[in-house]
Order: sequence, then structure tokens, then C-alpha cells
Amino acid sequence: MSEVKQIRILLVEDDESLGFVIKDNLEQQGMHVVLAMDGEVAQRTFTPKHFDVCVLDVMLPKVDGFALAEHIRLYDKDVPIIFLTAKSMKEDRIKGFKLGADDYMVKPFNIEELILRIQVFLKRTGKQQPQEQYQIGYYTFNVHNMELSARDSLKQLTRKEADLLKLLFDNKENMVARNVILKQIWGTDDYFAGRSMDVFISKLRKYMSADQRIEIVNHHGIGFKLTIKE
Amino acid sequence: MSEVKQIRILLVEDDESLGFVIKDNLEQQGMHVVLAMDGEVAQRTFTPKHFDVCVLDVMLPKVDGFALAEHIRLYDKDVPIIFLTAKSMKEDRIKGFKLGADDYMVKPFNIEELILRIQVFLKRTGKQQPQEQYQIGYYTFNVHNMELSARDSLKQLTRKEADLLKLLFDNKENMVARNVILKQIWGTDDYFAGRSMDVFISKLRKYMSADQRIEIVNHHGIGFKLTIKE
DNA sequence: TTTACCTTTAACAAATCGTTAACAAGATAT
DNA sequence: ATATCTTGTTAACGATTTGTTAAAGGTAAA
Repeated sequence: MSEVKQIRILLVEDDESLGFVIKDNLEQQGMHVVLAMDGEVAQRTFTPKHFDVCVLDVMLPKVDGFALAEHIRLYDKDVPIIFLTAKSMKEDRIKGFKLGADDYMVKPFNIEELILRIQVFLKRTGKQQPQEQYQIGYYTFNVHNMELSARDSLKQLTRKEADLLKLLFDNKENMVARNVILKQIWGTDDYFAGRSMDVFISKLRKYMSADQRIEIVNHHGIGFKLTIKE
Repeated sequence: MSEVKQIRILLVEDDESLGFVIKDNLEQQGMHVVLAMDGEVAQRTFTPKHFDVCVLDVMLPKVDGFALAEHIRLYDKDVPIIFLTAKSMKEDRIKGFKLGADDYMVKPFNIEELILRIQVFLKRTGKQQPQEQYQIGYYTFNVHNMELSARDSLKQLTRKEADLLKLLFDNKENMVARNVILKQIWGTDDYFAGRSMDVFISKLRKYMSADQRIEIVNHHGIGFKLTIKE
């Protein structure tokens, strides 16, 4: 089938917290994100043929988004550019499109929509997002499809099962505290959420019981740890 | 819609069964395929300006693929040539590329990838395929006409049915989230759009129910996945 | 306007998931 | 050692989601 490389995004955003929120979200999608906080740094960071999509704030210190886009276009006339702008002024929009902006989002925007638009470009340029596939013992865990497959079996996980397994795997060989799991996946860490979690741990153990090397161990009063022997 | 000429492919392959498999697949894409079983026949068959892409097996009886390429290049220095080669020998590749092979594939290869590479050439040379045709089990789905046809039947799909089927097929074997489908096709993801989508899913299932291998599976609260077994 | 066709809404059945309950088994502290 | 708290496991419940068919609503062509 087609090649699957990690998608690389250049994100230029001077608002630190927003920048990190976007970065986090895109990384959860399996993309690699380089975040630049001002236009000057971005200009130095940009390398032709390196990024698959650029996301630029319009208002930036030192070198603004439009100038940056011009710079990028000099070196790469194809890379999709998405502008982020605080106002919906038509002139901005037109100016942006003249410089070869391919899309444009008005703040505040929905991050899921940004992800969607990026994916549209990736598809258009024939690129594909890698699917996160974890190897757990002899199981393969496809995060996106929430499928846990072995040589002969395929178990469709539910959302919570998949979230929990991913969290444990992301911290494999390390203890994950009960309340960390609970807050992250259940949003609360009251008694019942805790019991619910225990039920899910039990389910995951059962699903993976065919591979003796995989263990979800409990530390009394602390939390759980996913270990894979050898 | 404007009239678009049918794409013509010259396929030279001495392995009869492989030849027919490739021919079938390309024809399902709406291309016209002339299959020659040896280099000599191919040489007589080739007419300048007639074919849009040539696909040549390297090892052929009588006149081999490289000699054939030389012959073709004499008369048409632009037509893209793709070599099929059983071995990945370096000398083979170098010899081929010098004679103007534009791409090559090592057997055994994925037919979908061959189709993809042909499409790259068609795009590059400004030619377009008259119509996208997808193979879904034993159905053929013509995106432009929105027709879903089997050996004996032909079902005219509506716009939404066709959009939905295309979206699912573009992500076949992968889960497509409900809200992704909804935003992309319905433009909104409110409750009623969701119910409407469920109705369309039900319709598509019914249309394709004759082929047991095709399944549109639901993952509770997540989305749908089109799978084609085998 | 009528007609034909497509999409949405409604209505009800069926399936699924997360939570809770209930009880057993471990672990820890007293 | 034993009382208390935590965890393991199974099953049942209830809420939500989905499957499906039919009716209603919309829209564009005749």
C-alpha cells in the first residue's frame, strides 16, 4: 500500500498557551509538530520540502504571518498554508489568499476543525497519516481503530478500554497512579469511578491473558503498571 | 460534464493469469487496456501517440522488455513506461531507467499501487481519468455517475448515498468517526443529522447485502468502518 | 400545480456500554 | 491475628446508541 511517514507540521503561534494546546492536540493525532513563537524563528526553522502543512498566526512579533508566508512561498510553492487570525476582516483574508494561503481560520476556533482541515490537505497532497500501532507482547493495538489483534483474533475495544490501554502503554513499565488514570479518563476520582476502573483493568487482563508475558500489576493503594517481560 | 477520452494502457505481460488480473483491474478503473503476451506482438501493436501509459514486463519471450522500451522510445519519447520486474537486480533497474523507464515495480506487487502510479503519470501528463471507479467486493462503484453495479444489477445512488459510500471506501478497513462523517457530509453533527446518517448506513448495507464479504460495522458511540473480507 | 424523488423526522426494536452491586480475595495496619 | 480497607471478578441494570421501516417534509422538474 502507500507509504506512511510521520506528518510534520510547522506551527507558528505567539500565544504560548494556545500554541501548546494546538501542539498537544496535533501530536495526539500522531503528527510531529514544530512550534515557533515568532516569525523570525519560524523563518529560520522553515526548510523546504520538510513540512507537510504550515499553520501560521497572522499577528506575530517581528515578522508577521503574511511576510512569513511570502518567505515560505519563495522556497516551497506547494506546501499548504493555513492562517489563524483573530478577526474576520475581508482584507486580511484576501491578502492571505493572494499569498497562497490555502485555508484560513478565525479565532477562537474549534481545534477539531483545524485537525479536519489539515487532514483535507494531507489527503489532497496524497499523504497519509500514520496509524498509531502499538506492539504489546504479541498483540497489536491500533489506537485509531481501537482494535487489539493477535495472530488469529481481533478484539474490538470500547472507548474506555482503548483509552485505558493506551494510557498504560504510554507509561509501560511505569506505575500510573489511580487518581491520574481516573482524572484523565473518567474526569473524576470518586469511589465509583475507581470501581469502574477496576472493572476495566480486569477486562484488559482477560483480553490479553493469552500472552503470559503481559501483566498489569497493581500496587496496593497506588495504581497500576503495564509490564511486558523479556 | 465534458466528454473525456478513455485512457489507453499498453500492457505487455507473458504470464497469462497475471496479465488478465491486471487488465481486469485497470478496466475496472475505466481504462482501456490492450494486453500483449510477448514483445514481438507488442512491438507490432504499439502505435505512437496512441497509448497514455505502457506497462512492460521485463522478461518476455522473443523481444524482452528493455528492447521493447527502446523500440517504443524511438517512436514516442514521452509516453510513460513502467517496468514490471521479477527480480530486484540493480543492473536491471539502471538499464531500464536509462532507456526512459519512468517507474518500475518489483513482483509480486500490489495492484492498487500500480493503479496509483499510473494515476500519477496521468496527472503529470495532464491527462485525467474519465471516471473514478472503485471495486467494492463484486460491486463496482462509479463515483461520477453515482452508480453501484454488480454483474447483473445497477443501482443509481443518490448524492448522499454516494458521498457516504465514497467516504467509507476512502477509509476502508478503518474506522471513520461519526462526527467526521457528519461534518464532512452533513455539515453539522447534531442529533438529527446523526439519525439521518444511520438511515443512510442502513440503505448502503441493504444495497450491498448480496456480497457477504462486504460489511459496514458500527462501533458503539464511535463510528463506522467498511470492511471487505479476503 | 402536480409529480417524482430525496432527505429528514418519527417510532419502536435491538444492541451495547459504562456503572453499580455483590461477594471473594488480598493487603495493610493495629 | 484480625479488623479494615483495597482490589479482582462476575453479573445485572439502566441509559444511550444504533438498526430499520415508514411517514412526513422539501425541492426541483414537468
